[in-house]
Amino acid sequence: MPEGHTVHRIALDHSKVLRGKRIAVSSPQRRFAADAALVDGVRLLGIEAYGKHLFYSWANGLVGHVHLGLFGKFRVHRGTAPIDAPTVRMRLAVPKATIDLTGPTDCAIGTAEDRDRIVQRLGPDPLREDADPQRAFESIARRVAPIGQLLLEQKVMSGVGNVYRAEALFANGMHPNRPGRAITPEAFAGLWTTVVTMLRQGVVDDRIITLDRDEYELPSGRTRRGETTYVYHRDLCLRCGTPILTVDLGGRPCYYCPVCQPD
DNA sequence: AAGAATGTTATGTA
DNA sequence: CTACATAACATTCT
Repeated sequence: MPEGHTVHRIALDHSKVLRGKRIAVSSPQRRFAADAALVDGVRLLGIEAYGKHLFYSWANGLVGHVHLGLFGKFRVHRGTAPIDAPTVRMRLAVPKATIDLTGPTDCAIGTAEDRDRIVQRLGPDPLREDADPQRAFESIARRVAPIGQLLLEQKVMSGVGNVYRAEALFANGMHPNRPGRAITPEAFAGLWTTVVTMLRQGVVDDRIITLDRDEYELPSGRTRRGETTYVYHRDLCLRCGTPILTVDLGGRPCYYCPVCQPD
């Protein structure tokens, strides 16, 4: 274990807070969950997500903060953990299972104030009951920046990500380059509803599938990237067959169909 | 085996 | 203070 990489022992159910990030299961069993847990002898009170930030509240008042970033991953091991785990940043363990966290952008122990500071700088999270969509609309409506860029900005709204931004814009027939200030309240309402629906579906599926299930059968067996979306990472639009284009927005490619999403 | 990738923030410039 | 671009960081897979 490298210096400074403290290992914490806790247990939890992550399935509701990972937003399309899948837990890699190292054994045939699908998922691990636990009701109660200990953190170095301290009870885990709960896990909460704001956007893609995960917070672990412990009975000693401290709050763990994890952000998976691009590479962060939880691996579930049934039974005892592998001994050799030099890159593990957090270990979640109970007698029958171990979940190891590797590669996160953030993994730290802090206070409730540290958590509040992070939450304060985030826009409304479409997955949360307490989200106020009006806040997001107001920050969009006074910007000229393209909506495709704004959807990735955490202070506009939090937790959307590159797949859902492309798929939500597609579902609303909205070109990613449309300026924020050109988004009407009605158009925003549709977009917000789509994002909420898609993210909730992701929680149910524990992966990202944006296909309308009345229209498309779920892909069976192993699916590759670009098989569970309409435009994201596709060569051709699933709906109309037009070649998919990308535009760089927020430093990342935004996939869109020029026919289904006219200017 | 270089390069891409389901993310975000800090920092510099205008 | 706002807006925008770029760099930085994490790791695995093809």
